[in-house]
Amino acid sequence: MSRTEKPRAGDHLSERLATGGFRFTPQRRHVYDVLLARRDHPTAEEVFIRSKREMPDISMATVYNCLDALVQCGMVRQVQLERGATRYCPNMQEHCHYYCAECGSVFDVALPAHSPAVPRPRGFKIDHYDIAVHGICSDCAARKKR
Amino acid sequence: MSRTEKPRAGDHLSERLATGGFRFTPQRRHVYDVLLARRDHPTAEEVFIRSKREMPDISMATVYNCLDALVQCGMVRQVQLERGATRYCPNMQEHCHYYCAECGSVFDVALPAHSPAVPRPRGFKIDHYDIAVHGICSDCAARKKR
DNA sequence: CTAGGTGCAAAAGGTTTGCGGTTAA
DNA sequence: TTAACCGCAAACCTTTTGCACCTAG
Repeated sequence: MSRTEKPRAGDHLSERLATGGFRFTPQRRHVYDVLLARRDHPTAEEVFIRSKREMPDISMATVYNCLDALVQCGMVRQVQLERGATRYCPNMQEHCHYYCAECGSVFDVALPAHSPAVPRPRGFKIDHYDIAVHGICSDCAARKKR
Repeated sequence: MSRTEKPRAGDHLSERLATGGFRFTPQRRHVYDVLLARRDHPTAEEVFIRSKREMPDISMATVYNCLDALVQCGMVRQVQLERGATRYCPNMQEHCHYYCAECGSVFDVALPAHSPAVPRPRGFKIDHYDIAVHGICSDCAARKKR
């Protein structure tokens, strides 16, 4: 192995990738670590920039490849909030995304234990659902009041 | 006025545009009518193609301009379901979007009267929220079973 | 050993912008 | 009358693809 692997303690990234039919590579490990380090819902471009700090030769195509593999094996979720770039979120618990239209920040809010539960139309097999709440965050609301 | 206006009966498009500070134009009327005609959540590109049938000189830039105006004055919602093009939905009632990962179709399901209600974190001013349910529609599920 | 992954560069897809002419109010 | 809007074309941003080389299993 040509690079340090630095496997994070608790996660089972290697196993989860294998289960999904994907190989474990240093790039996938690193992209996932980048997402875990700051849970601020970065775009692929932002993940690319952060990844290059420790892995200068990584390419944009590889970042997309890694993100897609992580999404397909259930370690990461895509978050679509507005026209423009997709964001990525490594929080797999049930939660909604609060998006501030003023400053663009996104934060997670866990859903109550017995979650709202969307309607289950006959025949439709639900895989997962995403709740995106749009509005103004408290910081921006305060700033605008003045 | 250089074009037929064909104002639809019930809606108050002209007034709603004016309230939002927008002008009423034949293009905006037509783009909105195109959305109402088939509520299948088309992309801007698809709206452009359909609009050109009756208004051959309309441009893509104008379609985006019209869609944005309609969104800003509360007549249309943007729907972000996957990487790629944004879709547009003229249904302003509370509902969620069911997206079939197999065939790409999207359909609306009204939310129960006393809707799920997302958490309301202190200070965050909610404007609206979007619920997107991903899965396999009944047609595709049946087809795959065989 | 080899299917799958990587890095690079070019292409494709989707959206925005600048500009000269037109029009709703 | 005039700020807003239109159509066109070019620019811009995001994502995908093709290809030669490499590597995890």
